[in-house]
Amino acid sequence: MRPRSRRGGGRPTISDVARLAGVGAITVSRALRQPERVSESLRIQIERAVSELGYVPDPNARALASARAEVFGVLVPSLTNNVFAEVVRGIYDSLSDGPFRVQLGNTHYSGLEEERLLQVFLSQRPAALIVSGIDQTRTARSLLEKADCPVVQIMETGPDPIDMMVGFSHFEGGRAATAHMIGSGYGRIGFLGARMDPRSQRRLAGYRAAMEAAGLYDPRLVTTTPVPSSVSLGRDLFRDALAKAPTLDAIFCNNDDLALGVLFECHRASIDVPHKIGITGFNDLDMMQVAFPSVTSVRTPRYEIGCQAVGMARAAIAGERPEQLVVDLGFELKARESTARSKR
Amino acid sequence: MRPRSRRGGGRPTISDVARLAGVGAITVSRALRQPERVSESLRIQIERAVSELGYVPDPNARALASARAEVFGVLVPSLTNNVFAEVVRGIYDSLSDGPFRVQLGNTHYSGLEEERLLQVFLSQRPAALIVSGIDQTRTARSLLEKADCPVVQIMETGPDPIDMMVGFSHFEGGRAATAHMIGSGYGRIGFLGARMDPRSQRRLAGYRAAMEAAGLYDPRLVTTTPVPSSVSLGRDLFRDALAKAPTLDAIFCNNDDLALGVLFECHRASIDVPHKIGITGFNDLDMMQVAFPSVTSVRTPRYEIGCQAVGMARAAIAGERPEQLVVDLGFELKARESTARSKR
DNA sequence: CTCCTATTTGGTAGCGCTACCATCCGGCGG
DNA sequence: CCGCCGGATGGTAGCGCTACCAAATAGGAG
Repeated sequence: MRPRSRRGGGRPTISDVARLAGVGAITVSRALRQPERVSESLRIQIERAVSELGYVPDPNARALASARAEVFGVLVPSLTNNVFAEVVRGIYDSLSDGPFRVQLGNTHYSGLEEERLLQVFLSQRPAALIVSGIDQTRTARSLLEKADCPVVQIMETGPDPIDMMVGFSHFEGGRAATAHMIGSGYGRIGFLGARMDPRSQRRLAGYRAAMEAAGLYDPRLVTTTPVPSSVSLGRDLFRDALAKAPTLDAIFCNNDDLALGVLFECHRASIDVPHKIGITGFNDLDMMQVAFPSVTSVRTPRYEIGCQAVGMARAAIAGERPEQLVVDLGFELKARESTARSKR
Repeated sequence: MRPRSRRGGGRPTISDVARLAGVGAITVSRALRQPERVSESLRIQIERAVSELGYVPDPNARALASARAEVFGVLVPSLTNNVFAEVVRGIYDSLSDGPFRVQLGNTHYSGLEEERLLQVFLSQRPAALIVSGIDQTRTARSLLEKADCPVVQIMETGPDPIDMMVGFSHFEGGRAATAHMIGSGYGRIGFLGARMDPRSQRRLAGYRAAMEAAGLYDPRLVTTTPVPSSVSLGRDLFRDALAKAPTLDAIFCNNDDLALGVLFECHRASIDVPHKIGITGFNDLDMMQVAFPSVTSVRTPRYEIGCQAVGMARAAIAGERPEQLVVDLGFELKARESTARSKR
């Protein structure tokens, strides 16, 4: 017969606050969510009651009653890959000043896993969904199209957004990196690719386009593997590439981890960088500019993508759908010592 | 007059399933949560109805009704630091086969932020809490002690667990690394530390203990900064250290990022590693064994800590509190070329 | 002064699920 | 044959909050 202690463990509820403040429960609810719709005197009274009781709203009850959870569902293919870690950090930082929570899902680069997680996330009626890439399975895409919340596809831009997009062109990034090396006087430029997810594929396509445009493309220059990327893999792939194409004079790496592996292997084998071999990475991690020689890389706006995605989703939630539904944040080629073949 | 479409957007509910299966709603609920308590015939009938309707339980309603959310609250000081990224990955992987979701909070190494997030997390009545470190503020500790769910402190072990602990001794890690370098013939061993969170402090204490035991301790050998760690910071701190103590013959770095920065700076300044300067890192990222020369480091069980923490919490939730409330997963010193002063 | 609108406040009825108990049934001992 | 027991099933009453509407009040036009 002590209904209070039966389930909730004695935490104060909105009615406790209402009683203490001498108002109706619904007014407390309003004062918390839309303070401007409540007179100042009541608002102050309610605020006092809230802090006196240490009241914290129950998000579950809120979600149930309003059929809408204050949750951003975020799907990324990896949690440890620095690129996605930065994106996620941007998302968390941008969301930290509001009521929204984050629900993070790791798809492990699997479309099926993405579908499964999407189902789970959707069951909570999230406020918004942020998904990685533009290559969702048919099922996933249909789930996202039917979701009655803003959806932001991140990392890439493309022609057919489900709703909104923030990213940059991996194809152009790959092309720019390759063109830079061609412009620096390299001719036998290899491509090293790990994982080979869709974004890696497009970087490879950009590489190929640049090589073909210069009449330099040769399939033997391309070395890829579905194995996840790592520094040690960079070393191994480089050895393979060199065995396959001994005349190699430069390497464009899918990402900076591989590039670092190549750099170390060059040190170990006393291969002169940049004169014997030029190296370009992708993403421009902090370490690339510190490396010796410093490594050319394509700086990608990872953190910014996370922030921008949140910004667009929040605008859409607030009913102010952004003018630009597809935002290309671009990239920046950072030319460094590792491709400075001709001494300036 | 269409209650279905009023709020829920038409998703099937447990009563829809019950109606289709010709049973009571509560039986469906039981069939989903404790299948063994329902006769097989009904169970099969219910399963069919569930898949026919595509029913997915609403976790918010569940949490509200049972006063318990199937959520693990996880607090880490950083999302991009590879160490915590690995821990988080272990947590997600270990949790992926059950009903539990993860709620991740980034404390940014701030005790106040940790308190705030704890409040938010607690408002959801999580199934378990995983927090980083053992240096919670008084308030945070008291919140955790009052939380009516299992609590696991991770990364470190210590004498006074709130509930459970999984980690290893950073003091011993620091001491082992330093002792290894002393044993390799280095005498003027510097310490480089960034961020200097409590775990870094304890690694430094381990370093100091080893140095003092060998009669080698000299405060001028220690260079620390509260600035967050990075490869470029490693380079900068190394320059400072060298300016302050030119006779330096080895460096123990707080973590591998710093060590990599030191290594690159040695390359750039043509300082011979390991003969002129020995280098030891901490954590043993993949790249350390690929580096040239390969870098000695202390391998820490990051992923395993995440898995073990989840395992212990799940056991506690199931009512089988582990025998060992404090688990020390240890570390492993990986001696490599960067400290191989005397050629073997 | 009345009527009407705009604004502030409150009551009621759920949101979808589960805790708690009641009920039912078959099988068993007396 | 009755009563009792244990396991399976169901009904009821919320969990804490908000959508929806009603009511009350204030303010302005006529």
